[in-house]
Amino acid sequence: MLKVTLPDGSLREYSTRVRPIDIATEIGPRLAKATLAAEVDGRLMGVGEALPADGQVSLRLITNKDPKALDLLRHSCAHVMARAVMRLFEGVQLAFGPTVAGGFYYDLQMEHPLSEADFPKIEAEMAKIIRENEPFERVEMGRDKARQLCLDLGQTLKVEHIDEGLAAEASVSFYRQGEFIDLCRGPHVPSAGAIGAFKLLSVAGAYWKGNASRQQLQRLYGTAFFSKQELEEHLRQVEEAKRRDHRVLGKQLELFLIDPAVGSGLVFWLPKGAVIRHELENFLYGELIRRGYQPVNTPVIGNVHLYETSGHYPYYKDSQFPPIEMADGERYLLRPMNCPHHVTIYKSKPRSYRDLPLRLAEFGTVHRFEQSGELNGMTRVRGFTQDDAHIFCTEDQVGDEFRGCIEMTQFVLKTLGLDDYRVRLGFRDPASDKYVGSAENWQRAEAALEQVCRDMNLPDMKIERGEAAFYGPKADFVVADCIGREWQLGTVQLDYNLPSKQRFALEYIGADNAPHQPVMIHRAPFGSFERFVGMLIEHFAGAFPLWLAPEQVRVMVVSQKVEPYGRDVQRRLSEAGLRASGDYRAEKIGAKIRDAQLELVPYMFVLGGREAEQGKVAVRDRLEGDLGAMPLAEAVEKLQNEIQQKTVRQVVKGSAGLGRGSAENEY
RNA sequence: GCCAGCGUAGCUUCAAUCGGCAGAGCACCGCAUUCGUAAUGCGGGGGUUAAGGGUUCGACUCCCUUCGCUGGCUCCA
Repeated sequence: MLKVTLPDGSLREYSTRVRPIDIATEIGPRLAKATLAAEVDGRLMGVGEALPADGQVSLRLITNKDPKALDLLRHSCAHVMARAVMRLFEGVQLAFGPTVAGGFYYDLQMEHPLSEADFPKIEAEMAKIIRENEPFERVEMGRDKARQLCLDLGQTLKVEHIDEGLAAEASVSFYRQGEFIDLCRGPHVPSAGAIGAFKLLSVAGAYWKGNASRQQLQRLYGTAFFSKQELEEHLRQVEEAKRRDHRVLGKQLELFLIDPAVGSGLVFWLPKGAVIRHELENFLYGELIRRGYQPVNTPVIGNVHLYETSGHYPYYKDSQFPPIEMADGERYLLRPMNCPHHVTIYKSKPRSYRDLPLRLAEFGTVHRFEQSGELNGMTRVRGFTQDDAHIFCTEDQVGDEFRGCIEMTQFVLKTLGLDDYRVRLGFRDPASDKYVGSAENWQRAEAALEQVCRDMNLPDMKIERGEAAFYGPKADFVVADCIGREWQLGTVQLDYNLPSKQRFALEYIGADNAPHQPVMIHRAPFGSFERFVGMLIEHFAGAFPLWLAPEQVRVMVVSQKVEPYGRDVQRRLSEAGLRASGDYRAEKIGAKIRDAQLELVPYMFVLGGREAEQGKVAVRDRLEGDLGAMPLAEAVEKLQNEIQQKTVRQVVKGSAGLGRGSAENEY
């Protein structure tokens, strides 16, 4: 006897073996038709799999309205895609084909190099498979038999997966659809016809099992939806994300420049971009002072010995610019991190417990030789400036200091209208030997970090093993922008190792008049100005809030007769501390307005004979249009208010399906 | 670094049929126009088609090498 509880609380009893589809049919034929899968005690299964013979289960039927249904559909579409590729090309080896945030992929090993030119015929074959609407049949078998089957099919990658990844499983499952059979945990939609709309997106290389020393496979990306409208909406959102690309906007709006003649990944901040950076720097600087940090400035290169002591040189040798070798044999390294320099300041005199916490802050420029394939606009570069600081404190102070870092981060993000973020805790992988420091130090640091995060009740916190820095555990901030894309910005890291005897041997004299070892906290909550501004460009789509806007107001004259008045107004705006420009070209006012709108200037002051006579300005708001004429002083006050409040006026909300919510499927 | 794709004027707006005269729009410069809330008209300058080599009577176009960029993978102190 099996007792089944449904989500509405009703209870059904069965004395014979039933499948979810039988229960759906019993409830109604429409439901049976719409049911794609079932969730039984929280575990997904296909509609045709038998439920237990007795006991009690809770059952939820999954229709296309269910958020989990889309992943199911996409995974099934991945099978359809693999099947189509196998029909079209010889010798295709299947690897893995999971769903991801915006769709799915399948990793394939095959002779023919796939390119977008192949997409139309693959898509046509997929459409044919979907029209045929064959069912996905689940077949379970013992691992030996499964291994033999994969061997017979020539699927050696699957054989390896059965031997290694699935070594603990007594039996495994396959899904068959016509001539196509694939090792797969499932479940799938009942038949291919459920796939309403799909599209192949791109092809890329991907290493087998994510290991760069193993062979490279071809990864074919696609996406699928229940309806064509949903697919089109998704593609529209992807377009929207592209429209905001900071690399394109950065060039159009003259914010920054990267010139191959100088070097890949080296950023030039153009005048307009530099304004944004300086405003942010000033804002952060003020916050740092308010929170008891002391600004310092330190050299951007240093003797290699320093980084050997810290461990950075040996650990990251390959991703640093090689040392500069001097005639006398001395070697200098372009600094890849600021911490050894701040440690040097700490060590420059004896420290008392009364001096702690010591918080040293520097907008520190560092250089790292990132791999060429990693470089990307401003978000991945070879020279960048971190909003760095190092806190030296006693063990008792760790909690408060760490909390202070997070509070400042929260405050700054909120000011910019970025209130959607999550925290990732990167802990050590105990099996790896890439870390420095004793196991006790690590345990202490991890426990302290986790405790503070739990106390602060941080959103969506997740512990990830193996993601720590080599000297300590870290908390990463992952911020979602207004269209839902996630950006990994800065980190806060706890460090019991650099201060240790084996490294820099830091100490302070305690109340007991004995030396003690301080704890270091590394924090760069916004990562770098390059990455942060890159993210902001995309977040605001180039339309910055007034306090950050490179050009805050543009004076434009209706005819050149009022140019003298215009120049006077512009001068008075500059004197009032506003970033003002003027458009005195012999163009019609409509053209000047259009240009200013396209250049995303927040305010336009339109001046004609009337304004000149009355000493007024006609204020045009980029977002709301003509606000009418008002005395200059009133207009200036309005803008100054908005600047002082750091108002974020433009609120765009959406999701490009590019951020969170990636499925954790290992099909 | 690896896989795949791409590289034409300042422009991530792009054209050039089979290998047959490198051409538009925007921007820029000049002249005219002096205009009231998203494009005034006319004219002009601007190119070693990423660089180098090869095939060919002839190369933007085909082949090779290098550089750069894009999408991924790996990495990310």
